[in-house]
Amino acid sequence: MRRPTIADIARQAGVSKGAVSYALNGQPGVSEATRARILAIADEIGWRPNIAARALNGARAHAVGLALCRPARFLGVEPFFMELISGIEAELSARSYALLLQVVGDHETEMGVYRRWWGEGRVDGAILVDLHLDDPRVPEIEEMGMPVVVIGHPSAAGSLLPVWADDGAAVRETVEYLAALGHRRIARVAGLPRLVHTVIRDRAFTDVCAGLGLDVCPTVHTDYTGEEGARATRRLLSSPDRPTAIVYDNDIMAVAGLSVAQEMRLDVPADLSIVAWDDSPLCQVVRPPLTVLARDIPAYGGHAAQRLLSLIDGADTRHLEDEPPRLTTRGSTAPPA
Amino acid sequence: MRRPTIADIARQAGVSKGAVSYALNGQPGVSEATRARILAIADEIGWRPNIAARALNGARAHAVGLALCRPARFLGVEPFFMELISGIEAELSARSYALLLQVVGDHETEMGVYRRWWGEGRVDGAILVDLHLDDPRVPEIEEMGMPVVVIGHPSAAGSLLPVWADDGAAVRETVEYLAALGHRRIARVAGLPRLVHTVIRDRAFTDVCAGLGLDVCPTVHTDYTGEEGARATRRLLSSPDRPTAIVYDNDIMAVAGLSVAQEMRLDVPADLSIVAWDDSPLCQVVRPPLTVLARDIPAYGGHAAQRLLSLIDGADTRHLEDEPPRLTTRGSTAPPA
DNA sequence: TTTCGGCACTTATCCGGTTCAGCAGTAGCG
DNA sequence: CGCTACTGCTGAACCGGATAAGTGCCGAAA
Repeated sequence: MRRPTIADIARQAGVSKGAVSYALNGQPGVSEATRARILAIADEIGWRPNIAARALNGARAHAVGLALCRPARFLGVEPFFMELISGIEAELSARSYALLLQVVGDHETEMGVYRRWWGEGRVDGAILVDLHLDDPRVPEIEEMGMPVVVIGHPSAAGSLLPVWADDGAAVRETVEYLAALGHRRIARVAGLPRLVHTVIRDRAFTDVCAGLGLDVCPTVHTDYTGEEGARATRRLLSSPDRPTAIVYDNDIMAVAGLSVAQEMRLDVPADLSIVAWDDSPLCQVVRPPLTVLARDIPAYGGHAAQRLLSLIDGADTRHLEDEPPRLTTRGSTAPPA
Repeated sequence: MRRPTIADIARQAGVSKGAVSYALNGQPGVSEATRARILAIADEIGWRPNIAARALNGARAHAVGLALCRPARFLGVEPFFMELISGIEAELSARSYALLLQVVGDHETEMGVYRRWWGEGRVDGAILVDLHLDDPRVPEIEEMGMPVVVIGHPSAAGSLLPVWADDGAAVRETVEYLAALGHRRIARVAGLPRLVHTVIRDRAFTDVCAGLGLDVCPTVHTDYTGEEGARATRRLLSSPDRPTAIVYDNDIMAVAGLSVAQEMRLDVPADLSIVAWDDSPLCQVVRPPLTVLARDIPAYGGHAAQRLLSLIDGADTRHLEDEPPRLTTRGSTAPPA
């Protein structure tokens, strides 16, 4: 009932452990006949390499880590992470790497997790998400020496390898499109203000609005939840010079905003245009379907995983700029009435 | 720069490796003074146990596996898995267990993943989800001898340890409530017909409808996506004796159904009552907010993780019946017009 | 015929912990 | 005083595989 080891194979094949090791790893040192015999026996008795024993010899752990720092109730909200994970996964499993996942409550715990994983030799590297301004995690990880890919803008990644998309360009495209439709008062319901990508989107939004000479372009920060999205929308739509278009930082807030608008007897898109960030089935089932900034999130995760594996292999890797989100117009945007 | 080992500690403390091992593991065999000295040195030089070395001695891998068999695009759809995972996580991390996650495309690959994880000593156990009728995974895992907790009904779990909730009771409660409101024609938009929990809900639905002497109670099976939910709803609402209430098997289909109803100029809840399975922020941001069958999914995952850890520890564990989903009424249900 | 080279394999060591047998030193006890 | 029992520690084996060094053998070249 015990797991078979190379010693078992060696005994059956009538050779030494060393020969078996050479044979199983495709290394020179055994004849082809012996190699074939050993492989056949290994296959027959169902031998699997014990990764612990391999790792002990300084080999790879063949796993990478991802610690998500989000309260549990926010996690389910956005499809983003699940899609990102499945993209990471696809790439990792193709190379027989495993993904170690942990959901934590705060960044200190997150760093503790990374420290433990790295210290215990559980992972060969990790993926860092949700960069903050002046994120203390970056210098700490640099000091640890663990290979890490950062999903976020290079400006905040320090010496870590960034994988990113140009959110600023997406914001510009969106605002220019809305302005071309005739909108002069555009608002933005943004996410957490300290996240780097929020800052980048904020700045791009302000810049492009100023460049186009638009009247008012308020930005309201939220925590990404539907409730806050609804509240922000209600406040914006209640103001005297209410916007004719609102750009949301995720899909759940956009849907909440849509409901608020309909509650207030505003017609979407006649009275209010809505744009959501990240496409999801959700955006297509509501009426009207939402115009979105769509990105291929699984591909994004896949690229991050690829980069990380290259980094672990010591390959020469430079930062990767992914495609910016594409504006996909649906029924929720139109010229203002 | 090398990771410190117990040999380093032993040298510094002037004792043997064995003594250090005893001290660090809280085992008898060293004096309190020596133990304190060793712990201080370990802490000072930043020693971490190498799990590979520990695992080699037959110790635990301190990780459990979860292979999700879903196409990537369906994964993000439902918050269910993300919430389940965060619940599992919370329990695991409290006991310093890691979660190995893999997203696979089909059940054969899934079994391959489990086989590899178990064979390589990567995990101490696993969690199995999405049970099918006559699921071949159950006997295969039984044969492997890996500790596994099944999230699903005991009838399909074989000798594996099930963690489940009584979906049938929830269906009964819902239908009885709708019937009490005066509904005579209730429909159900269900999920994949081969999943065990779908079958259980199907049967309960048919039984309670028959018991209440309701006129028609069609069940339409789907793949859980918004599109299919919309299509099913459209078909149901187009039939001559269209239902006055529809119960959906998840939230995304319920929202899609709501949109379809509104598109067809039906008032919810006056013309059509809607009940969704599983609460999510989504159900609360749409208008009207949806009446739902709510369950504490993170807790559900947490219980599964607890059971699994007990099972791994060889504790005496019996199957756990969790609380059934609670019917939470909101604006989408009312007496028929 | 000797010598050298290389093939095919064995032997031994190592990785970082755990664990068991053994061994001083000391305290307890009759 | 001698015997036992216990404390506190040491030394070595062991887990499963990788790998460097060593060995025996055969064929080819000198």
